[in-house]
Amino acid sequence: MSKGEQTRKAVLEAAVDVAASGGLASLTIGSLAERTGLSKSGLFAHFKSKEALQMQVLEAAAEAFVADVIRPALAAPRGEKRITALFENWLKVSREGRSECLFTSAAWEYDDQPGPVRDRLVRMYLDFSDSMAQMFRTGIAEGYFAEGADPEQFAHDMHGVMLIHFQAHHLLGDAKADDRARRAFARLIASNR
Amino acid sequence: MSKGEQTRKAVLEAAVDVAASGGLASLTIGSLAERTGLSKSGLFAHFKSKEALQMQVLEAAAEAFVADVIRPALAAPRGEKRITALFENWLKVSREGRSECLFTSAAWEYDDQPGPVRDRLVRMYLDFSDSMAQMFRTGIAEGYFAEGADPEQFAHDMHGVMLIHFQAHHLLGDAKADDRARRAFARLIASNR
DNA sequence: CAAAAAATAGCACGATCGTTCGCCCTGCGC
DNA sequence: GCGCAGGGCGAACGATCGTGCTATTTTTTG
Repeated sequence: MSKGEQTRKAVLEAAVDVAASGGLASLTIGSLAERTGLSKSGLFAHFKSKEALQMQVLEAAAEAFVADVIRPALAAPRGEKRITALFENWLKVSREGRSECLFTSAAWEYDDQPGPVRDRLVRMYLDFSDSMAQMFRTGIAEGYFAEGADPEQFAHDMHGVMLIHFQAHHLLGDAKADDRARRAFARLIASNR
Repeated sequence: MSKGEQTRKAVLEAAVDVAASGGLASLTIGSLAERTGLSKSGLFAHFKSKEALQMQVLEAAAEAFVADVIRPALAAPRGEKRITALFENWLKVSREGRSECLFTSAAWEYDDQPGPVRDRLVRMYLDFSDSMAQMFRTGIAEGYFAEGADPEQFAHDMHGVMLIHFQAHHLLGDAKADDRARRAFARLIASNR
């Protein structure tokens, strides 16, 4: 890996951290430069524009999310076990992680601000929803869930459980946030069984 | 109403609109002045600081939310009807309104940025959750919901349904967002009956 | 109608934003 | 040893941010 690529990765790592606490918009070249020990112009040279930086930050966060949440879940046995693994991994990164933070806050920052960042964000959400729905569909085929259950609706509802967990945990600091999320998830599973 | 109060109200109204599409952070004195036809300093004089402006915007949005969502629901008969009315009103403002937008995006903007704005936001969320839980509690007492049901958990879950609806509608532009939200709500009600 | 008070405008400030340009330094092929 | 490419720095730019000052206009009051 060339020197340039090396520092670029390091900068992106720091950028994901910064953007996770404060949103993509709060990611300023100056603060990021100070945090990484580079000069503003030196850092800027790695990304042709701020928008390109935001895009790459999004990409890096997506990779982390796949690595931390989706891939481990795919290692679990098909059906309910896999969905539950996905949920628990998700819960963990929602509590401690950076990527989840970034996606949800970015979703609200860009929800009516057209452009490539928003487009990429939408595609990521749709892809992830498809992954969730597909896991659920497999669960139906294997007999874990009801025949008539709606995979897209399940993905939608599960996403809602995660959103409110995130809010309860980060905004409200609710100590029972994990417990509440697990109850909601259990109810969701039960009503689809 | 004095002239000052009059323009202050007008400015706040515009400010809620601006903040609803772009977040509280995107609310700048300059753009707001241009939008209202005032000068920057003239507008600024009405609010001693930007933080005070944000607070008053929050307060104005809360008033609108109570007037559009909560108060009409309280006019409905106790129990399931009232909760359903709350849900439908909420759905409507989530689709068209400004206040809901503002709260949810502000929640993610300030979720790890301490200060009076965040504190006020948290208190608003807690108050609203209490209102929801109380409506549900009344529903239990009147025999509409199960004796052992958990009002706080219900408020939590219902909030999750609204969050994902908001995302589906505004970020993804999902035409089926309302339908999905209603299904999720129906499932939530059914499993608490 | 005059005087007091409030509302608004004009201007300037320091800070910070994203971005550009020119120069230095370091390492590598010839 | 020399030249060259690329990584990085420093300074500067125009714009915009929030926020003070000082007038000036408008409203309220006696």
